[in-house]
Amino acid sequence: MTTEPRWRRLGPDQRREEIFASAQRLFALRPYRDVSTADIAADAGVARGLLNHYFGTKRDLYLEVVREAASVPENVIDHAPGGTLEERIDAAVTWFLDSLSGQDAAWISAAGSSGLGRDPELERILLKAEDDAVDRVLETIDMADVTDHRDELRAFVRAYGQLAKTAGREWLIKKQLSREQVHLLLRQSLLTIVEDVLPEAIARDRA
Amino acid sequence: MTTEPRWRRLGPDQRREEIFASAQRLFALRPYRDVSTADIAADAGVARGLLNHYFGTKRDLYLEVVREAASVPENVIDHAPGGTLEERIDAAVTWFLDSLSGQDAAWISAAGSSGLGRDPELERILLKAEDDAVDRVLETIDMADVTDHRDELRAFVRAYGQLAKTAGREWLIKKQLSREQVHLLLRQSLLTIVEDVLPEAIARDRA
DNA sequence: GTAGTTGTTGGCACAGCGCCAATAGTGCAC
DNA sequence: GTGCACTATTGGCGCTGTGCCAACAACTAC
Repeated sequence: MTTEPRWRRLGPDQRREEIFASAQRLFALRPYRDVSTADIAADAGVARGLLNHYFGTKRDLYLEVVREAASVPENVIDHAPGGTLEERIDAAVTWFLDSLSGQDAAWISAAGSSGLGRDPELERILLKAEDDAVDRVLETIDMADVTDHRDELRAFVRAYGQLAKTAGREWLIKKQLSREQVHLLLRQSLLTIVEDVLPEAIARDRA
Repeated sequence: MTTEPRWRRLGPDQRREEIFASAQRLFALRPYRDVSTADIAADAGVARGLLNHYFGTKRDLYLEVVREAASVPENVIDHAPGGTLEERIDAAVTWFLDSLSGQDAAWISAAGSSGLGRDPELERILLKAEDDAVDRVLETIDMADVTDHRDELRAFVRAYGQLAKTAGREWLIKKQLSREQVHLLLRQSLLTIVEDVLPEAIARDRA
């Protein structure tokens, strides 16, 4: 008679994956403070101590989940570098909105949290993700002719990204705007920034 | 010989104020999790239990601090309702930038925190503050002629608010942009929204 | 079968928080 | 000036949640 094993022994990667999945689920469901390591462990069908073994602390696990969720989907854009500026901007906006609707409700909304007691590490992760998105946009609209003052352009687009994210939320979550309206807003805003604000800002030079 | 009292007995309001001030200081200094109630109590020169007596839990105290910090300063705007649209927008932008520079480094930056484990109550507070700011802007630019589709306008301006906040951060904290550049960005963006995006969005009607 | 490897467990120790009965300032009545 | 009621304030008890680690048990190779 072979005795039934009391628990299955898995390879490190697989077990790690299971725990991570449970963490993802629960952190998407409730705020951080309302998810105990015991909850995650129970959900993964595992002893609590194992979390600390695979990921360090509860916080480390959380940051990893956030990093994953915040990462920009690798959707390759239909890079049509040949079009007019407006066409390129349209492509960038379309890409952005698509990548938003692709993510489910547990998507990352805004980067900042509050300035009070803000968490530097968490902030770093979210800003990094934001910067990646900015890169994607810049790459798509292809502002190769702007050789100087790239920093200003980046700063403008970074701010623009917040507008885009919020507008996306007005569409997806609050249902206050239609996709067309959001698209319109994003296109015109970006157009204004690139065609109008940036040249003028360059003219006045940097402070 | 009158024995020295071991501690001063203050009126409730005054003591509450002192504790609140300590909480403000510390929460601005370190992230929430790194500020213990013991720290706050020590800083205020008071027993830990008193925090719970005046404010409920540590979290309640924190939320109160955030509420205070997020509240829009009551700076009255030089309401010049007579000017052109561009002048009114300029006034709104100026007000906004002034109110930003008025607040110190501990100002509220972005409303959202992350979609993962987002805190509904905290979010409500920040959105409320944001909405107040939106009201202020709308009131200043005085779009009385837009009688219908006010919801869309609000949604647009809400998104715009994120742009503004981020741009402000690029100026005040990251020093990536000058005030003039930010002003330019904010003016043109709002102008585009009001003159260009909104009419077009109305034309296409709401989804 | 047996020994070695290592994924996994269970519990110990500790920090932080909410709570509450006891305590000690403070002002009022006389 | 003395006692008394009032309540601001304390100090510590108990609980929850976390990180850690030594023991254990499943699997593998021979």
